[in-house]
Parts: sequence; C-alpha cells; structure tokens
Amino acid sequence: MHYYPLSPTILLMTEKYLSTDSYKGVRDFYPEDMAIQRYIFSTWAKTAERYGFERYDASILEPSALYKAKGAENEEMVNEQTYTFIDRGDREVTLRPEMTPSVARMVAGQRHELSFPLRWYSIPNLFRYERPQRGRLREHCQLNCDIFGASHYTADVELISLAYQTLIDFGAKPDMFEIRVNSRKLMQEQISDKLISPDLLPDYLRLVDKKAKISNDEFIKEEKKLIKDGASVAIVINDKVSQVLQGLISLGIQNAKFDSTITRGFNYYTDTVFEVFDVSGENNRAMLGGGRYDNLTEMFGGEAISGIGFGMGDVTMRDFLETHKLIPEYIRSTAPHVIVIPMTEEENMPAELIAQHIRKAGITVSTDIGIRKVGKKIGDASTRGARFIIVIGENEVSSKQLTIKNLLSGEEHTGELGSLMNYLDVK
RNA sequence: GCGGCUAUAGUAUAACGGUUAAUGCAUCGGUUUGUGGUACCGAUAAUUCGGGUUCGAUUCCCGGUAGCCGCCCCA
Repeated sequence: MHYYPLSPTILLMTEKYLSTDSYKGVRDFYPEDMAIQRYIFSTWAKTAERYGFERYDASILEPSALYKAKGAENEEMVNEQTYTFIDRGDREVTLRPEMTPSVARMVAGQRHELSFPLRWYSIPNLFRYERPQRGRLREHCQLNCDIFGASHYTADVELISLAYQTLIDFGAKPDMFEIRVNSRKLMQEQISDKLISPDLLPDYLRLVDKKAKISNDEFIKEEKKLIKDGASVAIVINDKVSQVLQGLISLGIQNAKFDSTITRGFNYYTDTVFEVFDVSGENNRAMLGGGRYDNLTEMFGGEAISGIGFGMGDVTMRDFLETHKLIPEYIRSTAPHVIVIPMTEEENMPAELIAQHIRKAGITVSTDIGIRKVGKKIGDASTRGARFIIVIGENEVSSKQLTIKNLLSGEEHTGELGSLMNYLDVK
C-alpha cells in the first residue's frame, strides 16, 4: 500500500493553495530550531537570574506615542520602520520595536511601589519594518537587562559584567569577543562648539559611528567638511569611563576597552554606551549594545529615574554560536527518552497504556502509532536519538512480559513493566 | 526606502532555445510477513508567479514576489 504526504490530486492543484512560506522577514521554528532557541533563552535567563535580575514582560502592543515622544527624529523612525496601525477604537498602535520604552513605562508607573535599585530582565520579541538581511529580520528576540535607580558607576560595571558573563556561559572564550566602551557625556564635553557647530554634531557622531566601515582617508575627508578650520578632534578617555574599565578588570574582565567610535544610534542614551563585537570577522554587526539613559522616565512625569541597560538579539547570538561552534550537539535532539512501538494497530492502545504508565514516572515517552514496519520504526527511533524502545505485539499483550531495548548499547531487559522502570532511568 | 546578484523536487546541486529535466541526501515501499543505524532494488517528488519574443521558453526580455549582498537605518 502506498501512502502519500499529500494525495497526487492535491499536488496537481498546488497553485490554487496558499503558500507554505512564512511572512517576509520572520522565521518558523521547526523543532530543531526551537530547541536551539530554547537553549539560548534558558541560558540567558539563568545568567541574568544569577545576577539577581527579576523577569518581567509586557504586551507586544504599545500606543505609538510611546515611541514618538522621544523627539521628531524618532517620529520618522516610528512612521517608516515600525508596524503601526489604527485599531477599531481609533487608537494608534505599534508593535514594539524595542523594550526600553516599555520597561521605562512600567517602572515609572510603579515608581512609588518599587524599591530601588531594580534589576529587571525580559526576553521580548520585537518587530521592525525593514528590509531583511543576515542578522536583521522583521521579528527577533532580545535579552533585555536593565538596572534602575543606581547612578553609581558600579551599576555600569555590573551590567557590562552580566553581558560578558552571558557569552561566557555559552562557552565563549574572552578572546572571541571584545567589549567597546564609550560615553556620550565624554563626547559632549570634548567636542565643544568651537570645533563643530551644534547642528552638525549629529552628522559628526554618525560619521564617527561609520569609521570602522570606511577608509581612513575617506574619514578624514568627511571629517574636514564638518569641523571648523584649523581645529582637530582628539577624543580621550575620561575618569568615568576609566573607572568602569578598571572596575571590569578588577572583576577579571580583560577584553573591554575604550573606543570613541561607539556612539549608539539612539538619542536617549546620556552617558556610558557600549557594544560587544565578535572578533572572528564573520559577523561584523554588534551582537549586543546598551548604555545609560538618565532621563527616559521623565516623559511620564515625576522625577527622573536613572537607568542603564543592554539588549542582545537572538539572531546575532545564534550566528555567533554557530560561527564559533558553541551549540552542543545534544541540544538539537528533540526525541523522547523512550518510544513504545506497537507491531500493528491492534497494539496501539496497549502501547499507549504503557507509555502513560512511564510518563507518570516523569520520563519523556511517545508511541509510534504509524503503520510502518517494526524495523523502520526502530530505525527511526534510533536516528532521532531516542534512548530506549519497547516493542509491543500480541505476545507482550497476552503475557504482560515486555522487553526494553537500549538503543545505544543494544542491551535488552525482559519482565513486567513495573520491574523494568529502573532501567529506563539512565540518562 | 535605494542599488546589485539570484530563484530547478522536502533539501543540496546538474543540464538544455526542441525527445522522458539528471544526481546525492531525505521520505515511502521491498530484499528481511516481530527488532535499528550498513548494503542493494524500486517509488513519490521540481523549472517562483504574471506577461512578452519565438514554430517552440525551464533557458532570452520585462514586471511581480522571495532570498542574498551593499547603502540608508539600526531599537
């Protein structure tokens, strides 16, 4: 007998059916991808919690005003690079493109209830309406960690140390990545009006941000257009950044350095900014970035609460892990520990009963109630990475004597189910 | 949003302005009617969509869509 995944009649008519592709720029997570995704999320969560961070979440829907409030420049961003729509109640709604405004909103809303400093983390999915490329999709997830109500530089040190530890906990070695630290405040102090007129400063910072991507000659050429005659810009490290770097070194973190080209694209950062880069050269996009924002809660009224945070994306994270071969093989296996194999459909229910019994012991188990031959079922269980099989036929049903087989060792044990449970408990 | 490149079974590749569009892996069946990974045999399955040139287009041209790369932007 032949079985087709789809009947031939249906295949001939495929063009009449919907596409099986996912929406542009978003991903489907088939079980193996999902396993990797869960591994990344659980490692993130474990590290953040080890630093005493508490998990929170919010809806993906936010009023558009939340993102527009930060200035006209951002309004353009909201209009062109977000999923924004009008709901049935005539409210303008945006799918959150980042988490920081949401968490600032939550913190500001409960500021009199919360005891500071707060350490909060979340793993939100975020949306942006942009042309997809490697490392940049329309939906991605981020580990977001923030400390609120601690303006001392120790908070900067701790947060960057958490970012560092997150990578270490995936098995990364310090020489695989580099932490680059700068300060917005330092830039403002050192680039005075005498060098660059205030209206050209944003252009200058953008140029600085691009420095690594363009040639030195090109940089100098562009720089000359912006700075005033006879002036030269020389950015040097200040005390605050030195303290942060010293703090990191005293915690054993050696791969952080001052880099005046780190500016971050967003204008709510006020002081320390930092990014983490893969040094392999395969992924030239920052894999993590963050900074201090001292005034973000001001837009909700009341006194400002200082915050510092970072976000790291799952897409760049996975690219990094794959580049450095840091995803353990066992993570990819999604097979249950035990598979119960009925010989024929007659034994389907007996197999299900046995599976149910084993489940009660907390062991993962499934049944192969397909119509393939036993040999194929066993082969499949083995390829998928299951550890044990139990074949159920007429004999087993009538005698109540079962045989479990360890697929790794080939070892078999026969007896009543109750007496076999110990054997199944092997990791 | 702008520019360049690409699009063939589930997947990875091959080929051609004209006979049946080839191969590996995967899937399903068999050799083996109750015990796996190997081997052998067989089967299922594709030219992204729309238009044009042509006797004939999967191939050439135009457009849509999607992917990749660069720019813009980067939350």
